[in-house]
Amino acid sequence: MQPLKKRTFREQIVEELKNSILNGSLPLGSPVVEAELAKQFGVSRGPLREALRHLIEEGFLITIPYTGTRVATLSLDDVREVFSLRAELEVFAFKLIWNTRDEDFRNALQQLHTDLKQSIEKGDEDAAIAIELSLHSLVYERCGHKLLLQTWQSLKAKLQLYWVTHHRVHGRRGPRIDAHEAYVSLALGDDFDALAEEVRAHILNGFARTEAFLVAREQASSGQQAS
Amino acid sequence: MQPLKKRTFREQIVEELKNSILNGSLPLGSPVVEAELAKQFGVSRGPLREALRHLIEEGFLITIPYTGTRVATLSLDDVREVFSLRAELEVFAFKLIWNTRDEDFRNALQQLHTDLKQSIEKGDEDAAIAIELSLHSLVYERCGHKLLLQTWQSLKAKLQLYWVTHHRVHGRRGPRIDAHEAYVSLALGDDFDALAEEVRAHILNGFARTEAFLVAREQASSGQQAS
DNA sequence: AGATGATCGATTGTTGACAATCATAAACGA
DNA sequence: TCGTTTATGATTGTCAACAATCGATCATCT
Repeated sequence: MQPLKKRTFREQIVEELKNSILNGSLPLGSPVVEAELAKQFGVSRGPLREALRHLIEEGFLITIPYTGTRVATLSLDDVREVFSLRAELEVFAFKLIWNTRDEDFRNALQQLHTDLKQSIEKGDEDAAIAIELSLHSLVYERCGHKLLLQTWQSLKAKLQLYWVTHHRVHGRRGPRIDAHEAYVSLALGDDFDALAEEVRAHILNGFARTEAFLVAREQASSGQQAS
Repeated sequence: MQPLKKRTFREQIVEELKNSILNGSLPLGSPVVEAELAKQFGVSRGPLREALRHLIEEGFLITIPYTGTRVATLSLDDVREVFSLRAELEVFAFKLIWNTRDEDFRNALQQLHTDLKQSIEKGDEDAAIAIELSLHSLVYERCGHKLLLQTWQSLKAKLQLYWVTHHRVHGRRGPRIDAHEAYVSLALGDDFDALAEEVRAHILNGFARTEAFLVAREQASSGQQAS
């Protein structure tokens, strides 16, 4: 049987706004005014404010009292922090699950890897990024540590914000087709230290590629702006 | 100069309620009704609801739509998760700061250690617990990783809830006077691996002592209840 | 008696209006 | 012309009343 849960306005608004930010229809840094949104959703400002508060505490919005609210923007340093913390958490998740990896876990991991490669081959970047997130989420979901999973989900939201910021906007591409070969095979193997090394390398490399890309971009554009 | 920030009702209420929960004047699991609290604070339900939402998302309160809100309670498994995740984060914080530990950091650490031992000698349990938290917070504050600090602060709140739950209520005592000797001396030394080992042992031992204490209690009381 | 349906009080969810504050820019004086 | 002061519009903060929902109690029927 289903839980049959009622959904309050606030919850629906939170979900809608999160989607709008993540798919780009609410551009990063753009102002968000309560009265305007309330009218669009057809509700009063009360529930809408509570939804905004939720997103503010989750880091999606920033607000200045009596002045205004905007969609958050992530600096390169912010993104660096997300990646570095994520590397530690993911190694910890594998440490937790290491001795209880069952067939179900292995199959799910390989299935996601297959799906990921198919999406990349088809050229569907958005699907590839979504599946890559699912693949990395698997270990958090299966490791049996609720608090760790919750922490990861908070980080994941920031990661998605990062993709909207730097990939979609600046034209960066999704993952390479062979990017997860070592990750998956080591995650299925028996050498934990090797996996830990690979997880850290994989995640920090993902950031390094972006950083190099962005720094190069910035130098090019600053050269133009100097004229 | 100070930031001179205005404080909105919501922020003040959040702080007040958090204190009330942490110092025990709002017992764990006790009901919290909006209208009642609003009257006590002399504000309307609007700002009060937003404050409650804040505490709900932070894990201090749990709510059921249209039904009621209560102060949260932590299960032993919840506490175990807090401690285990904390161990990983604290090792990571030391890894970050390891090569940039300066005199200021070392002095602050030793000062807090001295204060901690004095409080324990004086028998001031509450002060000792507060200082112990400050001591462990130091590395997060100095490691230069804002997101890690933020994550730690969220965990710290749950730790404080844990102390209210299991120490104050069940009569457990604060830290031993020599509990941090190895921790501090290794944090000032040059052997990172030894420190990492000690941090994990120190934190997990803190939980193990509590777990043994509680399990023993439970067995005793269940023996009585069975009559 | 047991199960089923209606009633009632309590609590949260929602609303629209009002107040406080801020940023901008226009008006003013030296 | 420059700096200061004073309006003004926009936006968030706050309020009190109303609606929706839930849990328990009581009545009713078989």
